[in-house]
Amino acid sequence: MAKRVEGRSDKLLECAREEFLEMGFQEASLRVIAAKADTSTGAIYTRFGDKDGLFHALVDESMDELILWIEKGQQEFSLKPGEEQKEDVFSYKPEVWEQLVEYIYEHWDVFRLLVRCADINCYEMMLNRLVDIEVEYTYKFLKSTDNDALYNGNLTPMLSHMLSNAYYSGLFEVVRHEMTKEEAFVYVRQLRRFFVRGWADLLESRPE
Amino acid sequence: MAKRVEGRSDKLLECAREEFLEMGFQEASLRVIAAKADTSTGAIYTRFGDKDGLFHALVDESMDELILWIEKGQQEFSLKPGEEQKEDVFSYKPEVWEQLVEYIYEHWDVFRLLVRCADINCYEMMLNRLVDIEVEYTYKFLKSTDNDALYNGNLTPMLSHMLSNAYYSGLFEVVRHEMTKEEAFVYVRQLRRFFVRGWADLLESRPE
Amino acid sequence: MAKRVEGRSDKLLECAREEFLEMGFQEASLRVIAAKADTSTGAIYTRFGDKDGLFHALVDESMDELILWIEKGQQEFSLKPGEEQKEDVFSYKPEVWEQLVEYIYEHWDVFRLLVRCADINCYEMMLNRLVDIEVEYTYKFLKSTDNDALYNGNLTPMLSHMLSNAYYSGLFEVVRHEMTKEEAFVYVRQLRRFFVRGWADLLESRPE
Amino acid sequence: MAKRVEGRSDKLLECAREEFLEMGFQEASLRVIAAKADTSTGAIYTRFGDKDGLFHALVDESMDELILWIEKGQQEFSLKPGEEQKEDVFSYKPEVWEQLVEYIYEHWDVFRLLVRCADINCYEMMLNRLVDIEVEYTYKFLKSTDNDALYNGNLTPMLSHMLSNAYYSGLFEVVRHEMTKEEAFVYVRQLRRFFVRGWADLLESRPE
DNA sequence: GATGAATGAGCCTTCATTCAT
DNA sequence: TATGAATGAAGGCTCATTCAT
Repeated sequence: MAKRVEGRSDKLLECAREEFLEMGFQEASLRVIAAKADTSTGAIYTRFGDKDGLFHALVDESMDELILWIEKGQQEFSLKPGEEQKEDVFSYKPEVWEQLVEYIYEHWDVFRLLVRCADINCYEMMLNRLVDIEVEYTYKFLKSTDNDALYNGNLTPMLSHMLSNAYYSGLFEVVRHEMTKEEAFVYVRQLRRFFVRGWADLLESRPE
Repeated sequence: MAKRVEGRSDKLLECAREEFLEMGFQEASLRVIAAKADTSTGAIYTRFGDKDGLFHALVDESMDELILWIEKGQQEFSLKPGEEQKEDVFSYKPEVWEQLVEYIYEHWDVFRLLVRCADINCYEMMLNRLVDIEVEYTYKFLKSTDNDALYNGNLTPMLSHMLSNAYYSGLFEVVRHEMTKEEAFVYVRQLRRFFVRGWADLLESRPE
Repeated sequence: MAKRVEGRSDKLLECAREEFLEMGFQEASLRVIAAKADTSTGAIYTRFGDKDGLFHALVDESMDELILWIEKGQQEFSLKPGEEQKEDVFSYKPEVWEQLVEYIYEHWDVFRLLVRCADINCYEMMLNRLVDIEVEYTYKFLKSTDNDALYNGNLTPMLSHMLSNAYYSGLFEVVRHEMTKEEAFVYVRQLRRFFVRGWADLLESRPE
Repeated sequence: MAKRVEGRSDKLLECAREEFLEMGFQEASLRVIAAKADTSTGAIYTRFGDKDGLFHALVDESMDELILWIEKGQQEFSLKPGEEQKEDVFSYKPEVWEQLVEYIYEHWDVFRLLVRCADINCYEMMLNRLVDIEVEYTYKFLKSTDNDALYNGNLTPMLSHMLSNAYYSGLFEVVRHEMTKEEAFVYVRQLRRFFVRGWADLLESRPE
């Protein structure tokens, strides 16, 4: 529904972003947004359909791009030989994590909107998209590496889901706590290490 | 652990609980609550101050009790000799975790309110109380066991905070996903194992 | 839902009446009504539930009274011997018609509201209440007087309904055209005569 | 009678008809109409002026044609000798009534629009056009037949107007109740008989 | 302490209509 | 002539909170 006005920055979107960031989705007022943007509430409806549409116009593009990028990365990773996959995962190669953090800071407002200011359903939907991909490729990884964690009970789908969720939730703490980029890099390196070791242990140990 | 469920005797609180559970904090209507309880909106204000006060009346007692119980446990734990502490932590003794899960299911409505139906600030406040205690006693544990993770950079306050947060967030998935108690026990055992190993690795390894 | 404030005239109802009379139900604005009455739109909802409730508060009491009066009259009439009924009907006794007209002029605003300013469903509902009674007692009259019009096909339920409808519609022309009371009396006498003769012919003739 | 149904060739009119029929005049939305017709709201304004204009475009042609047909019939009738007029009227010749009903069913949508979906003023305007003709030719009929009902008080202009109104209102019950054509013929025959006898009595009797 | 009517700002949304393109 | 985004007023209605009773 959103009609991107290509080059010029759209005042209405700008003001909506500000209002949503300041007030959160529910408390944000379309009247205030329209007034700030020197336009009418009606214009919001012509351009974005409704309040939800306006919010998504601020957020969807970046999220879709992120999802695509993640899927592409996972896709490529999953085509490597199993041994190489293992090595990559457990050697703490920081590239992917760091690129993700970079992406977040390049789209800071978008992530602030999603993490702190979105309708709860909207946030959870986006989180679930990420988690689903993560879970899907976790399974592919297990298969590629002949890991039987799913069969010996070390890993259940629920735990798999929960750990992926915890991973992204942990990552988004960066946004929730408004860390500086420097803080974020330190924090995420630690977070990664914690998770990698947790996973390593989970996948390599005998069942309890 | 006492099992007194606060407000059980009070129709107004009962109806408020129902409405908050069904509608969430923001969408819940004081008029509807008062009507359901055969009383007036004014009564809510004389007795609970405002909407927030009403919500807290449903939730605070159980949370305070939980906090107290957790603090007492941590207190007692911290008085043990360092060696014993280490052993307890890393031997996966399930008692505390399981008692926590029991507590959640005994106060199911309270946790549903907090995790799914609260104003976001209220949830985060409660989470922070738990996290702060966890962090505080983590530091005491490090001291008791002469661990230098804080000084060698393996653990930063931020990571410490984040991991405690992830622990409780992970725990509350049980509520968020409305698991059965049986599902919860399986899930939490896996979660515990993941975290314990993560911590062990973090605290015992050399810095990266 | 309407809470009659017994003795004193209610400013809100007064202003609502004015607005509905001037603008009609659909075009009337609750905001304007509240403003005229020096009160808030919310007050309308506390007292009358919604726009419909406000309208009905202006109209229902008088209509219920009228319905009761009509039913009582029909009831009494139906208990007379058949011969007497026939004579009454066909002798043009004007009392009932005239009392009805008097009633309309005593509740002029109510009828103006219903006939000219009501939501169409509301008007039709009221009309149907009147028509249903009329039809019901028409059938009783036929039975009392051993008239077989319903069986010989001179009168169908549809025609019966339509004629009763036409009768009341004709009567309400008095309101629609804002006749003076004097005009109304002349007009209604003629109308009555037309209908009485039509009915007489219908009921007494052979089927076509 | 020509059977051209105006606007049939035009998608915009087609969609407008649908929307007006479904929603009624007031509730119909020009935006919806334009969207359904794959055109713009602006197009409605360039072609039909405004919402009213659009409605009239659906309705006027058929109504004008009907009016013309009625006037022509009345005109021809009024040129007959008085005696013949009398005979025609009171012998229940069904031709005219039946042709009218046929016309209604040939232009069903137009009449549904006017009777059930029009702005009230629009319906009344159309009704008044019919009534005025009827009244005008009633007077001519009285003159042609040397009837003194207007002078002896049996018939006033108001009653004349009202009876014509009741006639058409009664006729349009056919549309209001969405009768089948078969039902309509039965009903209208009865209606006609009722009115003819009423008129006969009115015009031939002594004043009361 | 309880009541519940009143408050009045605020909500999202829809509308017929206009006008620059 | 057609477009369709913009207008801007208005819509009914709900809300947490207050306060005279």
